[in-house]
Amino acid sequence: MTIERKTRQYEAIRTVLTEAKRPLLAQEVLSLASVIVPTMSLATVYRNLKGLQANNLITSVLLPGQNPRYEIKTHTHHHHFQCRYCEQVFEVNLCPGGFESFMPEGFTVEDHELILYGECKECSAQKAKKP
Amino acid sequence: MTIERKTRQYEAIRTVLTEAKRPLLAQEVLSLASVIVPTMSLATVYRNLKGLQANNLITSVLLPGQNPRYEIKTHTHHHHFQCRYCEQVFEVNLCPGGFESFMPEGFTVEDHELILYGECKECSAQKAKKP
DNA sequence: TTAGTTGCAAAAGGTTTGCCGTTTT
DNA sequence: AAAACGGCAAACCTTTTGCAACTAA
Repeated sequence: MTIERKTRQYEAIRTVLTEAKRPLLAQEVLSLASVIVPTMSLATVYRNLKGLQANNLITSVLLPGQNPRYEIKTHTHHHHFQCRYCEQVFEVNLCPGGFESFMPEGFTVEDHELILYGECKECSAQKAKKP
Repeated sequence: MTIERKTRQYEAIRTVLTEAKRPLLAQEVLSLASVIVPTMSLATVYRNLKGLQANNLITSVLLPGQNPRYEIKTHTHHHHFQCRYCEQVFEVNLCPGGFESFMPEGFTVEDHELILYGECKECSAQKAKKP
């Protein structure tokens, strides 16, 4: 399941994920990588996404009820913000922490996921223009 | 899409959700409701879940990368905790809040989702017995 | 009676897999 | 040349839908 060879498809997918400033859907990866390698198929995208994940180069960003997105793995613990209007997902580098105290006796908190929803800067600016 | 008639299937599904102390998967609803109405089909479960949601009687609990669960709608803002071992989901009635300050200028936070993961009381107790 | 609901089976939408020809090493 | 990889189409899994039969009101 790990990737052993650097094919044109692999490089294209890696490049696309590296240059995107945000987590991408498999379909978005296909669209963008197809510009570089026009014969690229969705199956190849999925296989490489899995391989890149096995190689620890990317992580999947899972938002409740939505299809998985993928981003180049970063060192730091972070969360995500999704704009309700353009649906794009952004990184958030702050974390409240201290959730252990939320649970009753006997429960142990080992990890957490926080997702913020709202309006991004761009969509807010656009709305200001045409109200 | 709203529900107009109280069929045996509808009552069974509502009962099952009301008596469950935790959010249920569609499959779990089917299994439990089948005890009451043995001919129940999955399609009926999904249709009633949609109807109950349209009628504002239940809400879906969406955990990243997992199939939707459903719970009777409660008045209060709350979050969820999932046990990594038994995979059951529990309600958490605390919320840190104050996430507005997390985002840069121009972004507005309108809502959020917090999911805790760890070990539940039962699984912890079981492990203690046979270490 | 009759419109809403059910069950079944087929369809949809996203992801995975088998097969075999192609490419990397 | 060998092993890995890519493309295609079929398979999968969960959820949705079309349709004829059923049932609550």
